Amino acid sequence: MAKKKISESTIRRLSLYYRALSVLEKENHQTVSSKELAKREKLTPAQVRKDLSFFGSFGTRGLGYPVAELRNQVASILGINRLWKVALFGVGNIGSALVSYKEFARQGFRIVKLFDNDQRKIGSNHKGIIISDVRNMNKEIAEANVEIAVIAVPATVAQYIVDDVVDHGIKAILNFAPINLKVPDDVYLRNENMSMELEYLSFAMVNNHTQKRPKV
Amino acid sequence: MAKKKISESTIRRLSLYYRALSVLEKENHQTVSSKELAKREKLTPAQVRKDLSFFGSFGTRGLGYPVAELRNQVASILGINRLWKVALFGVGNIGSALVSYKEFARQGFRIVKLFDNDQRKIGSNHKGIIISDVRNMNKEIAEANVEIAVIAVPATVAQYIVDDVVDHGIKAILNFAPINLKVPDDVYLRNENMSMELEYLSFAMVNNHTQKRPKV
DNA sequence: CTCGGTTTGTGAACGTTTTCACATGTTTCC
DNA sequence: GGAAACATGTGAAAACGTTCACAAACCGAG
Repeated sequence: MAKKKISESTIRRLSLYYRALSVLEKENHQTVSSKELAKREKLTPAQVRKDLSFFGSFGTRGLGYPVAELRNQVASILGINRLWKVALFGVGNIGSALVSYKEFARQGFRIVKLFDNDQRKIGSNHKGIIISDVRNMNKEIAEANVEIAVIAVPATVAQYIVDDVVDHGIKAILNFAPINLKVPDDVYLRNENMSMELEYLSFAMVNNHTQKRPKV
Repeated sequence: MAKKKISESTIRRLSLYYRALSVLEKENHQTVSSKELAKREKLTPAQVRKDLSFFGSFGTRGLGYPVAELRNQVASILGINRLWKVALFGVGNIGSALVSYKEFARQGFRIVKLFDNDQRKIGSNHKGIIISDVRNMNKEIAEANVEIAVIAVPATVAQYIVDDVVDHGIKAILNFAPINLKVPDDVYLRNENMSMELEYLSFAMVNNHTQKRPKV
């Protein structure tokens, strides 16, 4: 594989393109220009073209990009043209919300396992999934072919859970706990820090921060 | 005001510093070096020093930074050394989770109003807050002195809600709907796109993407 | 089949952010 | 009180990401 260096920003923008293309397809557009695509996600046309050009030539000069086809291409680049099995740890406030979060399913992420350590929850059925005892993650993760773990447990126990999850061979983790988790180099870890954006708003307001286009 | 140009990344890292400093303070550390602070949030010491230097000289050579004091300074820079009143729109899966999300409260964001358009929810008490009819936002927002709106309604109606919210004078919006909202230039808008990070993981896995330190 | 209008793909220029490297200052220890 | 260790603050250099600008390619009309 070519292993060119793709920037994080580009990948994040690919998510936006994918979203916009899904809408365009639903709206029955056959083609779309970089200009229109840019407008829909508050980016610049040059940016759109440059991003896509890292992965190939998908457009036609004078015409634009074929919507349906480009959408498939982007899905394939992002790796979401398939099903990813996800295990969710911590069926609390955030965790329960994520189980029903339609957007995940729509993009091929299927939550197939729920884990908790609360005896009152274990064994009960939450939106069609039986909550398992986190201590049984060993065989259950393997049985279900889980590849991604979503961590929605309290910050105080997140590291322990992650250590276990890593021990059981999971290589991709999405963390909602407000803590910096340690994982080996070969494990992909992303953090979802919901207060960070609120803090950004707060900063902007108290500083009259003249905002550029948000960096995606 | 000096109006120096502070980058978005720097502000996002300030959130991380704040978090780390809170932990350090709880652990009774008097001072902390840029090295230690960097280690705790997977950054580099130079980055930490540079970021802080944009706002002043908070450290002592040979010693490091005074934990408690720096934490206050950072809070003050971020504008979270005060209470922000927040209204939440959409008491669905995500919305309900956010009401109980401790981290918001801990950083000075208090959800004081809940709005929905579902007659079955309106009037009911959700974690101590009565859910209001979204059509009454006019007087309720003003009465409660709300300054920040959190949007957790379905993507299909998000733009309508936001238009109203903006009409009623709100200048800061945190959006959880997976859609690109249009707001006037003087309104701060940030998006929380939870599937984006999952897509990043997916991309990384299918591409064996050699990951740098995630960009905050 | 040519012309005018479009729009891509992409090196090169530009701007921004990160990292480096070191002078400066503080503390600790003998 | 001097030396060694430590750690900040910051210009300058390097790396990185974005925008520019234009040649190349395609479309549709006449």
